[in-house]
Amino acid sequence: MSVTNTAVTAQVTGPCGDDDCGIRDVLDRLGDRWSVLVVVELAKGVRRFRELERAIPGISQRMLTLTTKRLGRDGLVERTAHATIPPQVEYRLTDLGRSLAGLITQLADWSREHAPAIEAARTRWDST
Amino acid sequence: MSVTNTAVTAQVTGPCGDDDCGIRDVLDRLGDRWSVLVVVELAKGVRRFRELERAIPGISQRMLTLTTKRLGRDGLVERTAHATIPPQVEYRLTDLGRSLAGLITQLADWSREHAPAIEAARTRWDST
DNA sequence: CCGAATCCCAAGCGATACTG
DNA sequence: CAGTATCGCTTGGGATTCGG
Repeated sequence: MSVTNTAVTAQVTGPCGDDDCGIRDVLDRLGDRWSVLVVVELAKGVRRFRELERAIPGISQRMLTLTTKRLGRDGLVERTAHATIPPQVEYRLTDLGRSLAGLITQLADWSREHAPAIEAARTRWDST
Repeated sequence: MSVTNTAVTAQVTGPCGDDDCGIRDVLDRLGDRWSVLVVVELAKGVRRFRELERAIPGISQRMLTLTTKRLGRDGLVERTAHATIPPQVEYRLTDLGRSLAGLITQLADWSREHAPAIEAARTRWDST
């Protein structure tokens, strides 16, 4: 994924001077439709595959698999498979994942707190 | 910021028993590729269209227009057009936008702080 | 129950050209 | 400078099916 342009790489200042800071990394990891929801659900405790699926309405089996795998690769989620019949797989947040969950919770709080203000802004914007 | 703060996330449950909490709203608003970067840049001060474009490497004119428009509609960004020649349009965060920028900054900090840990986790995962 | 594999569509985004 | 309009690709992700 190159940026194609020749001059793009020209100036990329300090940690946050004019550039993107580390935010891009966070977005690449959590910007998809489900990762954050999985982290939030796991913040409540250990969950099995099926439990996650039921707890997150609308997620497909495929996306749950992909999402947990990515989160596992990034070291945010830990997977434990019990060789029972039927199979039983548990997912839990790592310490790393928990530290992130705290921040996400704040974002959720912000969203709930300011939802009315945003709604009002939209209504205002749409009516003009 | 400590990594092992398990107490923080102990009770995320609140109003979101099994459901999506307010996080979905946040994702729908900031989950795209550019919104967060624009907010971060505007957190540094007032910016003109061209300044934003130069400050955010890789963004296209089209996406900058779309993004600022959406953020404007949501009441996070304010637009001020001066009828000069050449035209001059200023963007700045609203109070609402600034309150969000603070949280985003924390996310960026988290990302920078834990980037090595994530990188290590990936290397570990890929090698097994 | 857990998950991999395949098919396929639509949204998101980039590139480019044009207007005021 | 600050947008708008159009086109085409790339990717996310839903539906379905098969395997362990």
